[in-house]
Amino acid sequence: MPSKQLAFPQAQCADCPIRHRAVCARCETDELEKLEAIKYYRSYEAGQTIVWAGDSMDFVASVVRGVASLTQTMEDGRRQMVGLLLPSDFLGRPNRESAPYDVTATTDLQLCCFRRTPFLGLMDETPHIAHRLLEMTLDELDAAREWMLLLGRKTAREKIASFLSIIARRDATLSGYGGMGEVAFDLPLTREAMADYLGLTLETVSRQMSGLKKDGVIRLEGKRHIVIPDFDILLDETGDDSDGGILS
Amino acid sequence: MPSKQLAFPQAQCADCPIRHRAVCARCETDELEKLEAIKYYRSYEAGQTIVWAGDSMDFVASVVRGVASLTQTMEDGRRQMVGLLLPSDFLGRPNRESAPYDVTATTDLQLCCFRRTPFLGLMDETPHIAHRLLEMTLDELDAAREWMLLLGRKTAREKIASFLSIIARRDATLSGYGGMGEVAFDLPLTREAMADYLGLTLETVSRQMSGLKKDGVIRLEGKRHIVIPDFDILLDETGDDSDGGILS
DNA sequence: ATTCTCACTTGATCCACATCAATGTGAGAG
DNA sequence: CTCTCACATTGATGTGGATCAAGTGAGAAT
Repeated sequence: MPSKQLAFPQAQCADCPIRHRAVCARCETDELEKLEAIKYYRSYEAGQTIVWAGDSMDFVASVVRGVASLTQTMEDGRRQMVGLLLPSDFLGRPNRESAPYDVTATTDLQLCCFRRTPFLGLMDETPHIAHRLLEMTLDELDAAREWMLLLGRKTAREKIASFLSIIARRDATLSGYGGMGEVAFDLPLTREAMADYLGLTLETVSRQMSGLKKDGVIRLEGKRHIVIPDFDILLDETGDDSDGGILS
Repeated sequence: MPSKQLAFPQAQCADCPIRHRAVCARCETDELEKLEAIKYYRSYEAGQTIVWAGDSMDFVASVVRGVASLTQTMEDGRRQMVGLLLPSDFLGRPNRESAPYDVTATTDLQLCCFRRTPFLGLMDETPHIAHRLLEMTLDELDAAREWMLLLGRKTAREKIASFLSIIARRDATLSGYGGMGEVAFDLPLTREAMADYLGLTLETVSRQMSGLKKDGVIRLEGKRHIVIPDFDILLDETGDDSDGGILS
């Protein structure tokens, strides 16, 4: 079953705005009320910086709409994205005062924030929130480690293919994907942001996208809208172990 | 203060063998007894594989002596190390049955293991263990992200210098380091393992080590014993932001 | 319409690191 | 003391992606 990776947890923020992956699903009514009390929303425009590395950060948050990215920058300007947060992802450190990296809105973005100190208190009272957070952090660690394999060992083409499959898995209208068939979605990142994600230059990203297009692996409708005629063909380009079943 | 990164948490397993970073320091006597009940030791020889990716893993553990590594392997044999565990580091996932990557002993290794299911139960009863684990996982995530910057954007020479400074910070006899002065330690990895860590080939690792030696940044006494005459000079080679204070 | 701008594409050239191929070395076995 | 084997170094050559440098095209401002 090559589609194993498509079984991705979905956001849980339907009618109740705090029903995100992080805090909830199992929350009792009174816990929800406590969360409501320390909750507020913030919106950002594409390109805006939310916090700079080293700044103090007095909230944790859940992504409601849009995409945020975590990036590290070297003195001479070299940049590497180290985290990509999509809706339902969690942002922040309950027990750390300052942010370890820049947090930027890569698209228009809405966050559901919780004030940090009271949230920390709530975690103590409510073990399942801490457990959920641990689980999410471990998932993020797994993602970071797969990303490390990508950065350290994959070719430019494989990097692009892997990136597209990651975005497709989370972002696409995956209506009825069953191993074949078309998948379509909009890229939430510029070529430059993709380059920062993948450890490439934007020129290389562009060239490889053109290459995949020329070879019929993807279609480009406009600059940002991607159509993948056959997801399995794309997966073959990722270099990933395709005999499935390895992951938990 | 360029030596900020030297303030690394020390192992806490002096006389009590389960006083590792993971579980303890704040444990009450009865909790220690419960831990004792599910605890056992295992030893491995250098090169031995502890678990293969996908295997079930019925324990979590703390590294007592030696070095373990987590590696991901692609179908065609390309390998990337994604975790390096030194004494006091934690290994495993309390609430996951199977290992997501190969775990290998890179030196002779002793683990202090806890049976997974009872450990999970203990976590529920003892919130501070869960908190400690979350904190450690977040630290590991930070380390993974710094590693991503290394893999994606640093030159071979910077990668080597960063690696040496990471190992020195954790492994060296840092008696009285204060910004200058000699630091010495043994490399716990072969050139090949270093290459897997850094996303390079072993030849490039060897060449860059020779380069640093020729430039007087390090001395090589034998193949594995490293002497760093001036740690700050090494830090200048890492490409890291040197004006300090950014990190938490 | 016209120009400006911003994101992207495409081309030509270069170089850091990979690859392929010997050669060196030192610790343990006999 | 010297064989051997695993690990490490060093050299010669090739190449994928970076770098430098023009284009292109679509939408916004004038």
